[in-house]
Amino acid sequence: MYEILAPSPDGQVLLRPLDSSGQRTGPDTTVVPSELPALVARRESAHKPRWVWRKAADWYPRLLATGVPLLRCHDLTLCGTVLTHSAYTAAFTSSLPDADSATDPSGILPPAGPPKGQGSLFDEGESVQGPSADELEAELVAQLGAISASDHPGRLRLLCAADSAGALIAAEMQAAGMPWDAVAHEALLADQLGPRPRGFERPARLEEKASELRDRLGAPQLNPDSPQELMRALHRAGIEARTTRAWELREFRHPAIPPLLEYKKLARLFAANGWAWLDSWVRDGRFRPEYVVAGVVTGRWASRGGGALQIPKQVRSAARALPGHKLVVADASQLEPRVLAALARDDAMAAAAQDADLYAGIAAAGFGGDRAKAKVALLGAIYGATTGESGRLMPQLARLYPRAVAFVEQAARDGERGLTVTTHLGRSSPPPSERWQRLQRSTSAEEQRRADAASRDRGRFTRNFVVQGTAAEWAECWLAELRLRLRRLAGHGLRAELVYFLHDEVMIHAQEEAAAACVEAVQEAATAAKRLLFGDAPVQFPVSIAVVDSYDQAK
DNA sequence: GTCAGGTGCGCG
DNA sequence: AAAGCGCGCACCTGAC
Repeated sequence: MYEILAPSPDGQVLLRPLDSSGQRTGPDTTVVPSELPALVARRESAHKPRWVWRKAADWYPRLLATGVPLLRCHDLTLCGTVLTHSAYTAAFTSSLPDADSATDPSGILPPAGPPKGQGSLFDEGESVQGPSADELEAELVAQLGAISASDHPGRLRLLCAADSAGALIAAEMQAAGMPWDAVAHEALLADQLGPRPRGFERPARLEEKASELRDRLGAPQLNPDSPQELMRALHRAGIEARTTRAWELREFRHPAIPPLLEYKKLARLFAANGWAWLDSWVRDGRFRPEYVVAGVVTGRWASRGGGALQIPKQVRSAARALPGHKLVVADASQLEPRVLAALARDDAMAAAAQDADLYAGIAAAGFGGDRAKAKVALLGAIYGATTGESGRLMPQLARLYPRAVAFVEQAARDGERGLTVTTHLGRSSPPPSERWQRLQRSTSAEEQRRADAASRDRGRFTRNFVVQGTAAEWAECWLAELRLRLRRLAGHGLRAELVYFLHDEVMIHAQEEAAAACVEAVQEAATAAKRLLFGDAPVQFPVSIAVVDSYDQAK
């Protein structure tokens, strides 16, 4: 059921079949790299092994480029990271070099940069380096043993499977790319910024706003991109702002404020998602960011290049389905509070969450129907708000849902004391830094004050970690279950591919005829994910789904 | 010239 | 320091 894929010393590639406990079940096979795709394709269609590799990036992008999608894998680096830190596994340490550093395996990966044409094939040199098959086999056996001996083998098995599926999906989504209409994007830029500037000057509309701003501040030399210059100019004009943030400037009534806010908005569009962004990141009608599975401490995905997880609403109209296709965009409604209800086994909160609108349900149960209050209170509990309206509402929330509130409070207390906390499936938070621990031992009054502040900061982090991290687990399982269903649809001639994933949101690019089936698949996957994590606990995870032509039409 | 750190703003 | 969590990226700034 397992099949190791590893470089062999002679520059060839070695395949080694193992059973479910990691025992060898047959002889090794060695092939030259150019014959690997055909061999892997044969093994895949024969018995769909779980491919074992150091990391998906070693093999999968190039297998995909030669048209060999795989069903499942065990990514030793991702699983090694989880198991090395998990509180469920007492004393496991991965022997792989980048598995015990919390996240970023940088230094090994090539530096971030625009996508390098679709992966060179195996026979063009650039062979995979790294641990041998023997070393990978030993690591696999150690990981499987650590899981079996852990406090929660089922949960850790699921987490490893989810991260591993994530590794496959990340590569598949990068290969597919999000359909991006560069012409529509350019039209939108021209509309808001003016024609594309030739050299390095500002676009016309941006320059207009800048000179209007200079006039109204009486600062003819001002560079509005310099916070220091801008701050001085604002003060000279009698605007006593403490920062140059847009939300703060909005409070002042002065003729310079409107052009300044417009300048900031347009400057952001120009710098972050302007013509340079299009040139760097959009090729052949696709936006192809690199996804980094579990790149965030909590287990959320990160991305490298192109700001893939921060596509502003402003430009989403350029993400367009091809003719004859639709975008199926789905997001999990109020995922984090629902996860909290399940984690804390707070049946009262789960009951309120039967409502498709969780905040409305909670408002009806205890906030006099005031949805805004219920939302602020709940988010405050998850994020650790202590002051303001949210802090004041906490006692009320604690009376309504003592179990849920006690659960996040416990996570906060643990963090403040320097303990680690752990998600439902077993991802543990990093231990406090050396610096943090030293600060806690300090004695002077001033240092004590700073130590208390650092302690509270860490409490807010661990409080949020358990909820955000478990939500990321639900979302990754949802994504993996969805992928399985889309593969099944493909078997019936309905083509649909995952093209985007953003924490609690997915996008499918589907043939029009497949859209309805995709909607059903998204629903079923959400139900399946809930069952995988929380069994038959009485908590609902509704998803809202839109079938649209462009991303801006969703929501 | 390069680099780290701060600021600001986009997303969930 | 927007009320609180998690990020990536562009740009400016001061240090080297």
